[in-house]
Amino acid sequence: MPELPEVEVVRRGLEPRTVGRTITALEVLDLRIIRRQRGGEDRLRAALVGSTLSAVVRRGKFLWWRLADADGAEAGEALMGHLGMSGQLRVSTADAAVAAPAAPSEGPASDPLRHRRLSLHLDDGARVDLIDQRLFGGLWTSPLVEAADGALLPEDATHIARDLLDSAIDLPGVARALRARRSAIKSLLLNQEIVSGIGNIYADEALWAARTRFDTPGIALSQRRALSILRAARDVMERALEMGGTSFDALYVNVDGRSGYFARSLHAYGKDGDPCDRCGTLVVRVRFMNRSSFFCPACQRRR
DNA sequence: CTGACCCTGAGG
DNA sequence: CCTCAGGGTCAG
Repeated sequence: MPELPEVEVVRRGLEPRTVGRTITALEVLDLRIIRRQRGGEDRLRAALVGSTLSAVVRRGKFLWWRLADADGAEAGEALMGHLGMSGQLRVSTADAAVAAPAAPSEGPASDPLRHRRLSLHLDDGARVDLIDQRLFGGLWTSPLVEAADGALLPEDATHIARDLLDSAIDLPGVARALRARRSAIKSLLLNQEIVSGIGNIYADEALWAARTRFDTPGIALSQRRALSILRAARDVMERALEMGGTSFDALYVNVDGRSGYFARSLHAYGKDGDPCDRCGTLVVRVRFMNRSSFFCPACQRRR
């Protein structure tokens, strides 16, 4: 569930169903999903079992729970999660968790539980499953520290810049940062150390909305245009969030396994060969940084 | 700051 | 067989 809106959909789903709950057990079905855990599975289990999830926080595409001990004292540590390209976090109720104790690698290919890699068991009987076909995602603990921007962040996320839904973001400052670089604007939008949360879909959508070509050098942008690109990115992600995110298939779903509706509102991503919704010219696809970029060759210009 | 790499699966 | 997929990280 990759980009910011999809991750925020997950965060909002996790909040009411996990915050205040205590972890009673940890199941690790594939060690690769915790490869970023220092100390390995034993250390992860020691940190989690008996701990309470006191908050669930997101920055960009990173998500974490704050951990507290049994008496509610903050542990100063976060349980970090990242969904990578194909990760899902799903919560099953007590009943469903008992009814569907699916083992990995069993069942039909259509069954997402085939790719269950890890589960947290909670004290109300619910189960949080990390499902991840490609294993680019992960779950691990990281100490909470005060970052350079003043926020309390897991150490492993201190390099991640504020995202566009963060009320404390300095938009003019980010715009200036974009204009200070020679790289193509799309690669700058995808750089999570400048502004976080934007991925391949919303970068293309933002650039379409701002009528700007993906390969415009950052240094060529006016402050006004840089700001308009950032506002376009924020607006498109806000609208996507309202619609539950972008889903092309069952791989991208909320904690209940349900898809969002934003795919039908896309103007650029995946639209090659379709007429541009603004000017009617056919949208094209090009290879850029080993990924696809979709844009309208007529109304998106290098500026 | 690009490019290879980490993985699995779908589709041509 | 090949290419493609919404991410992050690290080496050159």
